[in-house]
Amino acid sequence: MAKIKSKKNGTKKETIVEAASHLFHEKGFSATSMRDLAEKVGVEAASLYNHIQSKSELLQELCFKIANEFMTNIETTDASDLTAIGKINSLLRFHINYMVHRFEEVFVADREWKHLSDPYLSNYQNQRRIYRKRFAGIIQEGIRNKEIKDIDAPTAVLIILHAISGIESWHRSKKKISAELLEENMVTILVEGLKK
Amino acid sequence: MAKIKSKKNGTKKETIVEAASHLFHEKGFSATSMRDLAEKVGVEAASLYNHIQSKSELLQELCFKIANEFMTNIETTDASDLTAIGKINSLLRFHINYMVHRFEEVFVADREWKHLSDPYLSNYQNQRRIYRKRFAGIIQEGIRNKEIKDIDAPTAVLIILHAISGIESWHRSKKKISAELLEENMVTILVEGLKK
DNA sequence: TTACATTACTAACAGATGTTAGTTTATTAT
DNA sequence: ATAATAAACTAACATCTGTTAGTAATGTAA
Repeated sequence: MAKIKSKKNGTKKETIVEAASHLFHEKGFSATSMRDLAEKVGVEAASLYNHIQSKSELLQELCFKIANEFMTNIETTDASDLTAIGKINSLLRFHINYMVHRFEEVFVADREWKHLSDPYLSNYQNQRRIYRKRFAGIIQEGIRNKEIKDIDAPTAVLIILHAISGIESWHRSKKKISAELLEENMVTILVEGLKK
Repeated sequence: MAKIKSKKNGTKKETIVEAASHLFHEKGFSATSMRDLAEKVGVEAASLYNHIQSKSELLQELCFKIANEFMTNIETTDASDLTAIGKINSLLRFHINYMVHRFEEVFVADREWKHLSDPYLSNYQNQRRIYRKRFAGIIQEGIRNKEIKDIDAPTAVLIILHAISGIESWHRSKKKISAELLEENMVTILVEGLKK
């Protein structure tokens, strides 16, 4: 009768979600069984249901936690008095840091959200759309100011966001450069690509 | 007793692989059942096994077909007498075109390969590593020639390849710009980001 | 028409899946 | 110590999974 060891500042549900993010990243949502998850947590599968309602709930929890943090960030960034390039620089670094340090959660939110079910699915898709639109708005602002090349803003957003998700490969690579160097390189390439 | 309608120039196996790539893209490999696939093809699940050996084989077929085409392309491109920037430009356009016109296959090869099983898995991972190395070599060449900024070449590869996979969002978006415009925008941003 | 190969069908398998019910054990509050 | 709450356990469910065996229908060549 091993009990779920929950870290000091965290409910048992959070412990389970954390283990889930690890497995969902490793094997994907669909290929992860509740028995896999239970084993990782050190408990029988049925016991999980004392803390959670369903497998879906775990994915929901994960996706919306991440989505909210990003949404909050873009709002405060956009409200700041930085230039457009400055805002983009800041957003970029936020994304990169997140991807470096809370890799698994971001990865899952980014890649496995398709397995959400309605109404969460459409809700989530909506949030993504709003986020990208806001991002594109900042780029458009930069184009108007002549800070940025005359490019299609949504395409630029698409490039930036997906480029960042490439940090996945960085994590997997054997000989990685440092996180700091990675950040500088990414910012250089992407920001210089936008600048006029 | 509906028969599998195979297009003129194609075996029935190819018809099945095509349907599979559609479903694997839509729901992912694990969440796609052989009964789903059978329904899409218009046949009973068991009948599929007159043409294929296993579900895994479908994914293998898909992944390696794509991998080979990309590998062939990078070899001929690298052997050409273009400048480094010219080579990168050409590779970029190849990737983009592929992603635009044979979207589902590339997407699956790119996102679902984790569900391959050994020895195919390690084989595939190896091919990817080789491809990225070759790509990085071209960038390194450009850095040596002073065509390209002094950046970390593997990081640049990572950015480029993942940025391209973002064309996924372009496909999903309601009001898309034209494929040609997309290509020009992507090349502009990414190549200018590299140039010295 | 007959013979043969191809490809579809139905039925079933063994095991995995998410989840529930009912019960026992552990922790907490009185 | 006792009662009450939380959380673990075992057992089982209905359904879905990839796949096989055996058989019937179809298309092709003689």
